[in-house]
Amino acid sequence: MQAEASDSTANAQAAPQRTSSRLRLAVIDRDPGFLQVLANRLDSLGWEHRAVSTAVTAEALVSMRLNALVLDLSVLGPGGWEYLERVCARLPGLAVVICTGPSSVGQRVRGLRIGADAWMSKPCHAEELICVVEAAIRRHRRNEMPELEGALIVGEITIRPDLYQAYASCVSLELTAREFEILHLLAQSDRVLRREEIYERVWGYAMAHGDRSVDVFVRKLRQKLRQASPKYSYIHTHFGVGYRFAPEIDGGGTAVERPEDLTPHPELTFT
Amino acid sequence: MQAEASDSTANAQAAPQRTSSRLRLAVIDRDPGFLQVLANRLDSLGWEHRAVSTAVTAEALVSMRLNALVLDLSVLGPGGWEYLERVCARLPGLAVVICTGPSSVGQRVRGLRIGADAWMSKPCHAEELICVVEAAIRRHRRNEMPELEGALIVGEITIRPDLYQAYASCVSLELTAREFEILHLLAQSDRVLRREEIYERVWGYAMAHGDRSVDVFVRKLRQKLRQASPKYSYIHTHFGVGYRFAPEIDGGGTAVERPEDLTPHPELTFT
DNA sequence: TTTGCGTGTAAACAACTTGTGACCGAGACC
DNA sequence: GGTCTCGGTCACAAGTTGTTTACACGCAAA
Repeated sequence: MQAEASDSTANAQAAPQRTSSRLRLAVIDRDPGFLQVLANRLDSLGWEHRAVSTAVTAEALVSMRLNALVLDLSVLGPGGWEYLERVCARLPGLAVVICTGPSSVGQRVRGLRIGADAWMSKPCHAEELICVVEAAIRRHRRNEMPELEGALIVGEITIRPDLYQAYASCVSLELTAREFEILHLLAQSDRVLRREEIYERVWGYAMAHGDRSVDVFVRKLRQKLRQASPKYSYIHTHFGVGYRFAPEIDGGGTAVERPEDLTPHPELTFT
Repeated sequence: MQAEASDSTANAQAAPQRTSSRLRLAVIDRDPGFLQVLANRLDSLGWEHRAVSTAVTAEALVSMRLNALVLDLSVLGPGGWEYLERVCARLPGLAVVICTGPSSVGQRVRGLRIGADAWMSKPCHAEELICVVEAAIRRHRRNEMPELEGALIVGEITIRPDLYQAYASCVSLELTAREFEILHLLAQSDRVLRREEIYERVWGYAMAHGDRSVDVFVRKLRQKLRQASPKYSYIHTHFGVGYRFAPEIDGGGTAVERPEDLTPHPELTFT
């Protein structure tokens, strides 16, 4: 069973270019054993997760920017159905999985009708629960993912994934598809990226030894960035390592402009 | 859908695809009792359904224009996993629910990872199975009732979903059904749509590699749009990516797109 | 400083993507 | 049965992009 899990990544994300951010999950439950096992499994999968022991407002769930919610109805008491209804109505893009103790067909039907995506009965295997959550997320993503991709503002540049294009004060940089993908990737990460890493994430397969494609594209990007936004330098070379993206004012030190303030940082809102 | 209350962006995602509002379900199973009970329940709900006793090709499923598929793996024998994989790959928009006899956690994990949306164990209550299918369909469902959708005015063109036709100053463009569906889809979204995305939304299943149908229809659309509204150009090619709809005055700048459109949309920024 | 290697730059070429017209078969309609 | 419309495929042309190659420049270690 564990072996079967390995090849699952292939179909989980069909497009290798898509920068897959970590999945974010919240669990409303009080069973320490259940939470412990689940947490271990989620950690090893690299998910961001958080357990809460009581109902939190729908607004709070919104601010957590979740992909999925696992919910034990028994911790909510009699108001559980109304709570579920509110959450499903307020967050139609959220994958909601109910994982609770023994239940009747009528209860399960009610939960699913209200808007839950799946119902699992405890005790259950953590691996199976995660698969069910993944299936629910997969379904939601197909419809809602494209719109959730937000614009990125770095220095004077606005990156618009929905238009596959970047702009400097409303003027298009006229990036080609590949140029855009590389810029987008670089701009999303503030650390140094090795060429092999860039190549693999943009092209989708391993870089051949000696391939200079990344260098050439970086040159083209720099040229277009310089022309559109001459005051800044954006892509910095780390000799012998790779490239790092950061808007910096030419001649000066690091950028004065709020680089972190405007850049979305999900981590900050999650914890 | 309970998402009705949300803003217009939800509607923008919806694509005109099926004229029929009845849900279409196929069941691959051989258990007469199970099929009988399920059929009764589906009939009273007004679903179109069909039972088949053996695996049918993915192409045959495509031609059935299904919303959902219920599948007993035991009737497929050892090739069941591969079959499931093929079907899920070919019909990414299809809700697939596996309803089969006793199984191991490993089997359920494998099925869900491959792409099934849910797994139910027999024996099960027909009502619950239907709820699970509904939950799986819920987000896949692409279209609202055509009658409820209002007319869309873009540039000089008026798109009337209720008449399945587009007009330029009260003169019909004489669009065919396919042409209209593609135009409608494009006009509802202001971002770049990849060919695969267009195909999947309009045709209802995955686009084969190298298929040029979308290009050809875009050409026919452009021709009719040009003839009816020569001052504008509507469908723009993003090389290596796909197409984007936006009415622009030929030779001039954008007609509808205002400068603030290039600054991040409110819903696209994370504050 | 010299040397070796990694990087910047530019142009040429190869590969790919898209536009376009013609064509064909299936199904609707008469 | 014949005709027409429509959806879809094919092949070729035109245009754009990605990759390769070659050489110059700059960094770091000896």
